[in-house]
Amino acid sequence: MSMDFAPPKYAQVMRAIQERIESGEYAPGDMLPSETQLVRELGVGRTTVVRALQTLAMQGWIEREHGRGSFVKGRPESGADRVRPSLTATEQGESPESLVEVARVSAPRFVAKLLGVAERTPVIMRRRVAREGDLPSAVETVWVPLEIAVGSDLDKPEPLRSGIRRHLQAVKHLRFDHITERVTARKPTKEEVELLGSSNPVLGVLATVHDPAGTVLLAMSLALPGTPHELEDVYKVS
Amino acid sequence: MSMDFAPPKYAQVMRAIQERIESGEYAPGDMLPSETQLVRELGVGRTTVVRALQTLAMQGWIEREHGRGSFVKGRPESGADRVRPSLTATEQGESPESLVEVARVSAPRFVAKLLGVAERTPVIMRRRVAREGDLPSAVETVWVPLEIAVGSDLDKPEPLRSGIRRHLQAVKHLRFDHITERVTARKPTKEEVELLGSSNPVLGVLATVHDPAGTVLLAMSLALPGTPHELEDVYKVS
DNA sequence: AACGGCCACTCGTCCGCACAAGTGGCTGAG
DNA sequence: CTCAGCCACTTGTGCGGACGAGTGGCCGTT
Repeated sequence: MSMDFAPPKYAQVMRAIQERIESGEYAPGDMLPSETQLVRELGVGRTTVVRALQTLAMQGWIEREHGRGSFVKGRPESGADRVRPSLTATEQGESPESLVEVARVSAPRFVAKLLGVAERTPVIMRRRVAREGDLPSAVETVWVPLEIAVGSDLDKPEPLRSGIRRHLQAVKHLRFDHITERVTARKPTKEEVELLGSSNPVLGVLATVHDPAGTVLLAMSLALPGTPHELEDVYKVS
Repeated sequence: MSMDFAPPKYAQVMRAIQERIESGEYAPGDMLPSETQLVRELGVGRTTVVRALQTLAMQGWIEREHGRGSFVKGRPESGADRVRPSLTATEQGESPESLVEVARVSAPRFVAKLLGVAERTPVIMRRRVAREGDLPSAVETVWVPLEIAVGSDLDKPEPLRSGIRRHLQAVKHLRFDHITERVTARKPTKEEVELLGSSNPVLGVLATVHDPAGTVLLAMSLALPGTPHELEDVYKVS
């Protein structure tokens, strides 16, 4: 009796309709079969069909009009296809070539502010250079409070192959919940000029990573060369 | 028989629970009354209670665990509190002081590319300076294809009091659907230096506005001084 | 031709019921 | 004391039926 796990029926109904939309069988603007037709065609109860259609409507696949029918809108746009440089920075693995510096330093003012600690509190700093092909594509500097770093390998000068996020998750069971980031345009610092090989303006990203309780786990400063780096975003207008 | 319109029951149930969460009666982490309890308490069917709870879960107010109960998470975060400079640019009204220039020009290469027309096609250009207090906070340049501008006031040198978006909606029934934008860091152009009164690096925003069919209605280039301007964003990490 | 009412069809909401499946505590056998 | 099994409770899913309300076409009256 190795009963395979079957997904719930309403999910099957959703998938069936999604596939017909993706395949073009139901084109945008088309009217879907009525609920009663779908009931007959798919051999399920109306409750099930309605729940599937309502969920699809909430996700933006279709539009439902009282008294007229349900109409295809198309695959919903994720709306969240924005590039998240600060997130990738914590997820990318480090390599001996990319890792520039690991040190215990006293927190500069803006870092202390981000971390919510007193100025000049000792913190761990890690700096690396991300590359795309041969060109340096970002200088990423991470500051970690000692309480967070203790017991992990963050304070060791060896590269973290699995990336900061996975490492903190594995070793200290810390979960990233959300990230706040601020983007500005600025001149690169001296170090960044050296590492990037250019003194053109950079996108400066300041970010803090929070756990589910809102505690700041670490702060980050990224320098992205204005070109070729571009942050792209697509969003709906009401 | 002036039957007032009553919202559907499941919405009333949702509101009741939301209010109890907002008021603190149900604190984050608390277990909600079970479905059967809510059925008795509110005098509705379980279908109704379940639909309300499922919707609340989808919106992030609560979390449901099979076999254990439903638990309060709190008011969901909008997650979309990102500043959208290109959107506000099309919605802000123009004034005689802010409007710098209106002209018919031949499209520069990058504009032609954004609009999807041949280089040097004639287009309408409008440029204005946004201010916050006394300080200029952005230089906004909009390019509009002639087909779009014809019949509207976009090609006239008078300020559009109601903003570009409302004007196009009212006069030509054009609907904005979505905007794509790319952010880079760059040096300001000569004109921008004059208008901004500073030659520090700027955030350069290139954006295109699309109608529901995907057609490009207009293109935009914004120059935001690196300081005090900052684009802020908060986002969930899976 | 114009209008109004009727009617078939659509989705919106709600109910009661049923059974499956996950959780956790109690209890009795060992 | 320990542990397996039972049981009460939870949510998950599904069905069929019922009524309300919006839409649009048909058709007869005017």
